[in-house]
Amino acid sequence: MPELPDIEVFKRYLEAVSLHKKIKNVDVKNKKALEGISTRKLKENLKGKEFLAAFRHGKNMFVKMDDDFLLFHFGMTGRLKYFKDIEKTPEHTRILFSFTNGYHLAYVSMRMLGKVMMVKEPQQYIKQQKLGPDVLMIDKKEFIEKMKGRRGVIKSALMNQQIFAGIGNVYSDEALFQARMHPKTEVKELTEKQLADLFDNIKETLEKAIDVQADPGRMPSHFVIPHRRGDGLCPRDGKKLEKVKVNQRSAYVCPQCQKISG
DNA sequence: AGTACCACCTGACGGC
DNA sequence: TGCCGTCAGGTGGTAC
Repeated sequence: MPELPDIEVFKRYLEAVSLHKKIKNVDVKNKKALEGISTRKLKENLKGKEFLAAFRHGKNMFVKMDDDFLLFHFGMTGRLKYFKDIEKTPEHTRILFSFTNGYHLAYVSMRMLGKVMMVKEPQQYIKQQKLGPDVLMIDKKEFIEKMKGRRGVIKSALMNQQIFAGIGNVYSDEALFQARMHPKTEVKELTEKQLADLFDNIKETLEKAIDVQADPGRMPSHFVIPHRRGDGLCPRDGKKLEKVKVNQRSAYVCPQCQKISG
């Protein structure tokens, strides 16, 4: 379930449980989860080493090794799980890192839409993928600059990882709901003030989500996230949320409080 | 530059 | 019970 907040939680989890632990073995259970490196090479590369540090860029997590980085992409269904008893290996574990302390870290990915790879230089990878800056690393001014002169609808722009990276389907909906903005609003119709307000709501939404460990059920009641799969009602006015298609993805909108401006 | 459509995958759910 | 379509918090390629 990974967008920026989820990846941030994974990153903190990995830091907490598995930094500086010697890797005893790497078990690639599905080689399609690897990109650009063979199972043999990956094992060769990681055995005897340790995870030294982790950082996140958008929805990507980079883990520093000696002289390169392990890159985790979580797709739509990826996650990490640290555990001891090998019998308790989670279902859909695609890659299993085992440490000399007897514990394991599983890269779990049901739908196999994510990838694990090795990269030499994260900044070069980010550039090559044409990823924009991490959305939590930019300020209001930069946000407005990046939006200016853009065609198309706001939800698509928010989800476009090349403008800035990190926001996906659910959190774009949430930020737009908080800003009382319809996802199909044309970017060019938005005033600077509206963009500034949207930016504030994006930050607030993402930071709150990180606070609650990206657990939708723990989001405060004025957020729409717990309602989209819950009662389906707008937490502000109790109106039924509408499901509309934007960018081939489903967006949840309160027809009452999210109007198309312009 | 944006958008539409398809593909990659697996699983859950509802309708017949 | 079984089959089928649809949908799902992501991303990449192609064509317009």
